[in-house]
Amino acid sequence: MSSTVKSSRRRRSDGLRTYDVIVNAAADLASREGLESLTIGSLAAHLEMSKSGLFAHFGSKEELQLATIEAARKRYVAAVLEPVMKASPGLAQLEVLCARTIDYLAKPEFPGGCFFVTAQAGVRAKAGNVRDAVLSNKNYLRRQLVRTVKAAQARKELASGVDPEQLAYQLVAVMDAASWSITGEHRDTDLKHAARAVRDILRSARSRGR
Amino acid sequence: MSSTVKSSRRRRSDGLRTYDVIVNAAADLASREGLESLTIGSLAAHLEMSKSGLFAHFGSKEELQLATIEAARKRYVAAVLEPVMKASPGLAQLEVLCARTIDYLAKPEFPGGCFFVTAQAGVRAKAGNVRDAVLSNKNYLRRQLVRTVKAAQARKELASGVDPEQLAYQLVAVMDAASWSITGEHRDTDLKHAARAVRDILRSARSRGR
DNA sequence: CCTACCGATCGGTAGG
DNA sequence: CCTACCGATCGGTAGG
Repeated sequence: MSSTVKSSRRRRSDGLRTYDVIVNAAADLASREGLESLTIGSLAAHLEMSKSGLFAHFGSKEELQLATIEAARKRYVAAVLEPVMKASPGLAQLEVLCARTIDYLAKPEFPGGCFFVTAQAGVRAKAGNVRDAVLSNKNYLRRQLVRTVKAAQARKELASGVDPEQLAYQLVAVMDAASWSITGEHRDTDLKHAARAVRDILRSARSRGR
Repeated sequence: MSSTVKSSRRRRSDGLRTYDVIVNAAADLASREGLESLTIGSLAAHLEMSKSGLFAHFGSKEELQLATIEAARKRYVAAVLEPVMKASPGLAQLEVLCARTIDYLAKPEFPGGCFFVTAQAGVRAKAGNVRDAVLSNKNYLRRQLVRTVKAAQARKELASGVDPEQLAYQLVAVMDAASWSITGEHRDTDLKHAARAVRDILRSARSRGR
């Protein structure tokens, strides 16, 4: 793309490029309805653009989906992972990681809960680049929890008998369940259930092996 | 429908009526890909029928979806709830309910995990009869867990300080997470994580308030 | 970024 | 249970 094209690109009053407006709107919609039920036509209508005008930014539906995933990843990093990196390694990071994840659901950063929880459901059955990108992002939280649990054990902040994979499974399960509830009637009570479950699970992991 | 039409209906060699073949195939497919991505054309092709021949059994896509939900409900009742009703009320029923649910995932009764877990994700955003039917079935397990926990507390089999809603939330979360894993690479380890999580959660609820 | 299209597939109908 | 259709919408293209 030439610099002439770049410099002539119109800017929105909020300073966001059209491209960013599109992918962030797509991420919001996909967090509610799933990545696979996003259609170019309905997204264009939502943004009051022509289908082909929107399409021209991406070249294929798969590229639109991959760009949407990348936009969602950046928002997840800013809302959850950057605050975690400011905490000290070990148990403090583990607690911040869970607290930030629940806040990210409660805020809500995405209107349908965690983008990657919703997206995983829709792409699970269809092999391809979109599924791979969603799953590698979705699995990041769990792998990071395992690493952080091991760091906390090395610092004697968690009992050595705790199985890091088991603990991570259980923490992810209670937080993902809250993501599914976020658009439902039990939204507020389930956010409290998730926060209390995290607290109970971590308390148990501090005091004894599991 | 006249009895003449009924008696002339051909039977399959396995004794199942075409209607039952259709709705059970639809339930299997929907457990993997979601109720909303079921199309009449792809289901007909899978069953080697014409679209309109299949369609004639239902009259609308919504009726096909509702009939599929009902077929899945019957399979869930036979696999999980009937064994539970044979156990004694209270803690025994609570343990059987969790054990049967995990076996129902592991068997697997549906190739994509629990039909209602997968279906809930796809119908969450679209109000209507289909969403209502899926959610009321999906919520049944949780309500039943709450009732059974209360019965176990009344019999002094679980600590009275346990919050039944909190316990049910946590049990459903760890079992639903295994359902999402059932088509993935962590299938077997996550089934073990779910079973162990159930055991730890129930052990904790037996010995102390949460 | 637009209008005007393309073939394929969607849910559904007519008629048998 | 079938063939032959219908209008609407899908992802995508041509051309500007």
